[in-house]
Amino acid sequence: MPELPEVETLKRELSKDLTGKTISHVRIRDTMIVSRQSPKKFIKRLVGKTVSEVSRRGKAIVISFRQGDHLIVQLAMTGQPNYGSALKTAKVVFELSNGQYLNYNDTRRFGRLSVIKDFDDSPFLQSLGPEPLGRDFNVKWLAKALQRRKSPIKSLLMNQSFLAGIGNIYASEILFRCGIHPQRPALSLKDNEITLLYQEIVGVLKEAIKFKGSSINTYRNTKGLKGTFHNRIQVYGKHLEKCPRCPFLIQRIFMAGRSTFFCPNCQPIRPFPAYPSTFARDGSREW
DNA sequence: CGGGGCTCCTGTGCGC
DNA sequence: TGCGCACAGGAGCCCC
Repeated sequence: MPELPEVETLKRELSKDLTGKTISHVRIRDTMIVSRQSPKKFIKRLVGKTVSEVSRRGKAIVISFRQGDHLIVQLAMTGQPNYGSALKTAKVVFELSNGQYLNYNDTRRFGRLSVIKDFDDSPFLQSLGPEPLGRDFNVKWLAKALQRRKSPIKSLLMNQSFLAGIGNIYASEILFRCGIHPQRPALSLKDNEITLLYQEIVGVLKEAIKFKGSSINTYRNTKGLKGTFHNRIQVYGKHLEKCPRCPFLIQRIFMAGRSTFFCPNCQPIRPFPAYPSTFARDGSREW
């Protein structure tokens, strides 16, 4: 369910809620959520620990403790951290020193909580590509990273070991804003398109964070409130609706089993040159 | 190594 | 109303 903007929103809230609090009790109602570790050891490593910092890496929340160790929260599709009173439906409940609770809800049970000593201990964290809103991510890096990549650009944007944090909604939204067809091979992108792609990756994610994420279906913040970026979404889930920029209808196709939304006119599979710079000096087109 | 397909689960919405 | 099917913001594993 949550992608980078939603997880970033949750992280900011959890940082306020949890920093300085000590875990006094842990209750695991569904051991599957902790399946990588034994529930007993999981609890033993957390009780008595004080939260020093809450951070984010890609779509994962990282809760770090003064006494050492980090709690990695992978929300997957329906994971929902909630702060306040204890919830009976929560899969895992953390009681805090101030009498409040951190609940972990997860109807589909795909999410995972794990305690690690160092980031090196987590193959998942190790596998992640750069942060799209971090210093390592820039046009030069992107241009180089797209070289020799034959895979469709949308698949690559969603590949967490390529770039960490973009999921199914934002991949479609970013490519629509760029006018790039989701099935274009990554290596076919021209310099102007790569620059635009960089700008829209950063632009869409920042804007979505500003609006506290998208609550299309089940996403809620730690207080149960919705984000509002879904009001600004242009193509995701809008197949058979009119494109916001032209008279064509938004299409849905499936790529690697995931719904993909785009405008066949604004995002042609054979890109029409968008700018004069794509014309050669003699006036002929590159394509 | 890269990338596609299948799978883990539960809930919801739709057509019949 | 009820049933069956399609589909859902993720990612691990297997396979070529």
